[in-house]
Amino acid sequence: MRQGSLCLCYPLGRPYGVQSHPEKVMSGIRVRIAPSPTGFFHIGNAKTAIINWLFARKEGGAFILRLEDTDTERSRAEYGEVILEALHWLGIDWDEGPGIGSEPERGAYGPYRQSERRHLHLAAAERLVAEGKAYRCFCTPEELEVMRRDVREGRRSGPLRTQWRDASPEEIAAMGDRPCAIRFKTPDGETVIDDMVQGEVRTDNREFDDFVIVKPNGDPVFHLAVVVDDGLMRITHVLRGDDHLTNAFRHAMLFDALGFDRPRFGHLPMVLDEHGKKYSKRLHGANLLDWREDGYLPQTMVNYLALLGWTPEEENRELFTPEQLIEAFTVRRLGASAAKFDRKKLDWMNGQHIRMLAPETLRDLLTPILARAGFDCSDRSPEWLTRLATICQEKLPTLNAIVGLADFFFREPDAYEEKAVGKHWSKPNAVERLEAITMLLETTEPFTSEALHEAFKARAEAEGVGLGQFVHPTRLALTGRSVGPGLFELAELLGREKCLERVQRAIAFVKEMGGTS
RNA sequence: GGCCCGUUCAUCUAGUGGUUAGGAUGCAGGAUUCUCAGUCCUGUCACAGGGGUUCGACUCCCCUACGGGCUGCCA
Repeated sequence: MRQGSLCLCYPLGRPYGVQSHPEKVMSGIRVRIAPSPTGFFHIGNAKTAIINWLFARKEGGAFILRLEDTDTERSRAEYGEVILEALHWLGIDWDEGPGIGSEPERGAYGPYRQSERRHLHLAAAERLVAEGKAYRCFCTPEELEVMRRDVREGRRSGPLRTQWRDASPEEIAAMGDRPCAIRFKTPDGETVIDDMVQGEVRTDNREFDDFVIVKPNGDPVFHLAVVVDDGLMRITHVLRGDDHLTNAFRHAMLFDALGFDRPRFGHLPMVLDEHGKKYSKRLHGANLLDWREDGYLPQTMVNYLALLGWTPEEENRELFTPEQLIEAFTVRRLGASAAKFDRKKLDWMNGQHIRMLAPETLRDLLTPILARAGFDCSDRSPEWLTRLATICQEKLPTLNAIVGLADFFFREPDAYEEKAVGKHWSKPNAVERLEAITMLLETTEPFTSEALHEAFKARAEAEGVGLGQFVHPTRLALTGRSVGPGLFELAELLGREKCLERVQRAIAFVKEMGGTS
């Protein structure tokens, strides 16, 4: 019998295998995420992963990754890699999990791919049958359909209990090896769950059918597989989406029947899209990595998603690095109501996180984005690029916004913003002013933002006008726009020669404009 | 249909019987004698509805409405 191997093979308490974070894993708390590799890592999976990870790291527990790849229809090997990539990007590390590519599997409770645990699931089912807690059911799909219709149409009430529930061994034997499902024999009574998020929830077991745990084709069903896996992996806390709340009753019954200690459950509200609907897989942003694509920082996503359903003990604070989140995390502050994803707030938060970056880090993130937009940075010095990052840092809601903010460093302005032209270049003295600006740009030594600032200020004072009278026309000439990084910083970075060229072009433009109007 | 969960400003939320219902994002206005998509300041905006319980309900109970989930030989 494999019974012994089922629930008694691991010593209670600490695992004996190699941990990747032995120093962090010491509380006995073991949590997991169990995503299905079905294409991409959903934003909701990300939230669940983050909460579990924060909990494990805060409590000194183990964070486990298990791939639920049993749906052979939809699962593909390479999709597993996608999940890992998403987790890596977020900066979420795990202590036990499947090996991907050449990487070996790690952890003492493997395998960590559900498809490789089939024998464990089936053994558990057999044990339940042997103990009279589950039964073979030879009903045909047609028979089941009739029973369901009868319930629906009121000819029959109560949960599904098939005729095979109490069949004698002889009757079963008489069926030979005809295909049959294994159904769980739902016990009488009531199941109560003390949910970490939802509080106490209870249901009469009569609400539950004798659900299938092994399909006639021999495949274990999800409910059985999760319970067996969570049980054998000694998972202590199951934090997952609240779409599983009702399933938790089934799982609790199964944990009990198999003789496992039940984990604490915590059902987290789901992430809704901006319209309050379930976040459809087809929607842009449903894939966590869409956000990387759009120029969001992983630490922003961790911060934002963590706060979508959790609030810190310390009120009125919402900017956190991942490390700070770990430090601040407490289960009792998990909320129970669903939250809409707010892109605007995410933008703000991303801007805040971008500001926290070291200039060199920001530079390294920005350079490939500029390159992808067709702005070759290979001939710019690292110092120059760092400076670029610095002067743009506080203006960027997303990394990608650099393209629209700094394009003029890489190409001549091909048009001037119309409104700004009207405002700054249409006065009679426009050309005169641009010529004065030319002079300033030619003579200022050294050509630095500080010196330029001084020179411009002195000139404006001498003429008795505001600095803006000089700054705005210059900005328009140099960048083609009315908004952007600080003018003197930008001018320094652009270099004297380029600045002069562009002001000359502006003068020509203004003269032309005057001539034709 | 049955069962389960949820419902405080537009959005994320704080609030566990007595609060001017607080913060953040957004939005609006002002400021910033260099722009704003940045920064600072000010303002705007909420307890889903109805019954109870109570001296007193956002807070407790019931009902209704709305949203979500489960009800599969999907996970």
